[in-house]
Amino acid sequence: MPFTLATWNINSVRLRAPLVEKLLREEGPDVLCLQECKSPVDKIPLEGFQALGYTHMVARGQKGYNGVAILSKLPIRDVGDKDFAALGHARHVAGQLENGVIIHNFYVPAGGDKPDRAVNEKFGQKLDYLSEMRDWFYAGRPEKSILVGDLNIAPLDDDVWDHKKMLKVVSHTPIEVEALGAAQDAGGFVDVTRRDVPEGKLYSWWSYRARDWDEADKGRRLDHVWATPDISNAAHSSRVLRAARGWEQPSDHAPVFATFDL
DNA sequence: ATGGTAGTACAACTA
Repeated sequence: MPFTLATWNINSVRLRAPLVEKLLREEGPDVLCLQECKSPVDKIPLEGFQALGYTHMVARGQKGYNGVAILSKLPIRDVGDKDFAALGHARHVAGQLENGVIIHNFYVPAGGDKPDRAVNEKFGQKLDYLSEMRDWFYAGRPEKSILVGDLNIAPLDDDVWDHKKMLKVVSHTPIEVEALGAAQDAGGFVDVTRRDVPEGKLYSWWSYRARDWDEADKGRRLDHVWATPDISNAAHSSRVLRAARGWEQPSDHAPVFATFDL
């Protein structure tokens, strides 16, 4: 049975509950993975989601920062979380559907401004987080698994508006791209979005600070959908819902979709 | 080299 999945950094699930409901109503993914919920789990506004048929949720939260949630029309079982790099942050949770597919929902640390761990502790934490992801997936050898989320790295030249200008900007430095690639390879994950959309610029995030985000279009592809090779061929119809970046009081991220025929 | 915007929560941190 095919199911459609979306991932969206919502930047406060409480403030933007109406936008989540708009997405669920208009696009109707079977599963929606959210990041930066910025809410304790018990304060996520579930009523409106449930009324639209999303009666299942697997989530981790904390007050004010981070937070990840998987909303689902399909039954989903909580299969745990891992505190990579021991930050004590709610940045990962995993759920398993009844067809056996495991969904990992990640919010990788942004990493601060300076791409140098000697002067910027946050950058070091980001690299540590990625290397622990690599080690964990290497040890765990995931199967029938989908990994989504705000990975806070745009790995390919066409994942940023200007590759050369971005080489020293956190999210596109070679050391981050390498660390993300190592984590991806350790789990054997296929970048489903780029398998489906191999050519051309593709972004999922545009800064709030641009005067006109749409006109300037200085975006980055920070949000990803990966799958293990045993199910990656079942994926199709990947897309970014760019229009959501233009909704009223938007998140700075747009949702990324993929459909799996499983 | 700097500052531009946004959310949480009410000062200052994070992105």
